[in-house]
Amino acid sequence: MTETMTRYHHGDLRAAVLRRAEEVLRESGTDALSLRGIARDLGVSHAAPSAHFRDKNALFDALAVAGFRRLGEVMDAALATRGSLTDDLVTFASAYLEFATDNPALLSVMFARKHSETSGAEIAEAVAAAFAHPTALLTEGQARGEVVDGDPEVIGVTVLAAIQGLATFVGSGFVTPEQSQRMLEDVVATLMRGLAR
Amino acid sequence: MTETMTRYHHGDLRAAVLRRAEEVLRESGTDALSLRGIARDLGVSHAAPSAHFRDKNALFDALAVAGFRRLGEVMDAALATRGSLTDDLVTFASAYLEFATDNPALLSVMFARKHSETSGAEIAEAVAAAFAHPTALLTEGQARGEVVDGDPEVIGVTVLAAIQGLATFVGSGFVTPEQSQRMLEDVVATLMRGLAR
DNA sequence: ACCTGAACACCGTTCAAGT
DNA sequence: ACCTGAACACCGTTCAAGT
Repeated sequence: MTETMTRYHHGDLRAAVLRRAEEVLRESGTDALSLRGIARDLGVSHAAPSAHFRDKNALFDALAVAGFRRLGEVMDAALATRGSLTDDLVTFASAYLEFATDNPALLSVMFARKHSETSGAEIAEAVAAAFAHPTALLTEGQARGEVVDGDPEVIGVTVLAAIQGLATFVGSGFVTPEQSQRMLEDVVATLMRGLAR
Repeated sequence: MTETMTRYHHGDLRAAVLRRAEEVLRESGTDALSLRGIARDLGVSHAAPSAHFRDKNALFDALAVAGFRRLGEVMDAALATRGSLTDDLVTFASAYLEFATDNPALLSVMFARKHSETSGAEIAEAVAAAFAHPTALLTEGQARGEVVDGDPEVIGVTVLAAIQGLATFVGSGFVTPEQSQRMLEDVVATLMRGLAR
């Protein structure tokens, strides 16, 4: 009976489901993600994942949290070395867009509007952590007198929104990945300089 | 046999499917949208819609085109009367965010990354039309000497990206609709003035 | 051309039962 | 606590057949 060997006692099924779900998301997109398919891939019964994720939305919530944590790590790594403010903003934007290009399905799961009450707080925390580093750029810029005064949260949301919007345009195909590097520099330049003459 | 009366010959099933799909999207979200459910609601067989939409993605593509056309109409109506450039940008942003708040599921369908080759061109056209009016604000601002020189497309993408990003934040619940009016004004102010001191 | 009805291969979710 | 296996009510898609 070699069949039953690996069936029971998977070790950490929850982590295995999450890992496999991220793979499917990256390789085949959201539509291809099914609990039954993941269970099949992992060699457990189709109902096994429900012991760890109440329903499919709970899995999506967990993927969102994991996504923001990974995004935070990417940000920290990208902004480990600093240059001028403009350079740092371009670095931030590049890292964000690269993440968005590499994980388009995950990004849309992260920003899906259906997170449950319970996981909402956990996600909010992960979001704050992911954006802490880029937001700090502006606070430090203000301290050096390079950035206009004002609530850094207010200024930060503009920068984050512009980059997130650009990521959406790239993700939806209205902007090609080839154009994106150019556009990202233009967007940062426009943000720095302002619209008013 | 009163049952068979309205079954055949629906008139314009394609338009009816689109209309009902938009309703379901607004009332119950993307997950609740099924071809079979729509067919049921319209009193036709479950396979009838396939005569008008090759598959579910084709329906999503058609919804995206319809969505951008409606967004364009909203833009035109909102920007029919003009004020200062800042006021006009706030008006544009408000109209966009209101559309996003009223149709969150539709907006994510519009920016979903899976439009087919064939409908891609049609969607791109609808996107261009939807954003023509707001982009014109900047061109006219340049003509009046109120906006910095440079390719209006480049400046436009920054503005559009910032508003789209804010719409994503509102849609995902990271920003509440109550905060959004305040934030939108802050974002426009930051865009106008720039980050550099 | 437009639609029906049956068929196929999937889903998510629930739940008694096993270890 | 963790997992299985059967069951239920759905899906999307295809396809011969009808009008």
